Amino acid sequence: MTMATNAFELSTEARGFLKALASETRQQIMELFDGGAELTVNEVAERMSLAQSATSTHLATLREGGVLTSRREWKTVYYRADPARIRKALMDLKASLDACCPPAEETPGGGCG
Amino acid sequence: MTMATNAFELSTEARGFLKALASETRQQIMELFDGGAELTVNEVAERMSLAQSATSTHLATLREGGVLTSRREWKTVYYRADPARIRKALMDLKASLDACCPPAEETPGGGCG
DNA sequence: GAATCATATTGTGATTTCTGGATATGAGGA
DNA sequence: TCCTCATATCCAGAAATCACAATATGATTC
Repeated sequence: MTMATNAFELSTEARGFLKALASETRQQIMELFDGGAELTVNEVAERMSLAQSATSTHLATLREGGVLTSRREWKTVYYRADPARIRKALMDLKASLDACCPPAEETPGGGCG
Repeated sequence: MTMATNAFELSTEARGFLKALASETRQQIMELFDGGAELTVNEVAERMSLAQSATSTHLATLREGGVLTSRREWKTVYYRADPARIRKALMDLKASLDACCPPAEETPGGGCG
């Protein structure tokens, strides 16, 4: 439980999250998971016109980054978004950025953006 | 004013933001701007032990990504964090991710977590 | 115009990431 | 055991990124 210092210092989770979503290809992959859709590796590969190996790697990166989660059913792996970890990564990111650059004194609207 | 669809589709700002912060070097650079510090290119280069050209490029990427802003005073350019644009990028990101994977039905705590 | 200062831009080699083909893994079925 | 299916991993070439040196830019001063 590393306490957040007042310095801009990203958590490991936030770093993986950023790395995962920094790729344009992976951003497009995320569009496929819109609305909580659950997709297999082959389905993603087909819709993205990507090789199975590249798709598997990208999905692994997204999973490691906390954006996707997966469940195995027989030989098939189903990927879907991981809202809880996404929210955590976003909050980590926001906390780090707030340390670095507080939102202009006290905004009248409160801290909810 | 492009209305956000219900699909995961990142705004140009959010993409630049992700790209800017995805680099470990740029993450370390951001630590220097902690607490609203204002730094010149040479100061950043010196503290990061980076060449002036590399530093200039990184700062430009951070500026284009909406993380830093700059003000020119004579020949010197001062960089500092840009809280308003950072908040906007974070909100864009959160909005896109919420579209893709809503926070588990209706969380009792409300949408602010 | 020449010189100077801080920064931006241009090139080039080095490191990293991306992609597809081939192969490996793991769980069944014949 | 051999085969199939879906996915993961390994490998090599292509593409992008990074970092440095060198040069260009822009504003000022002599």
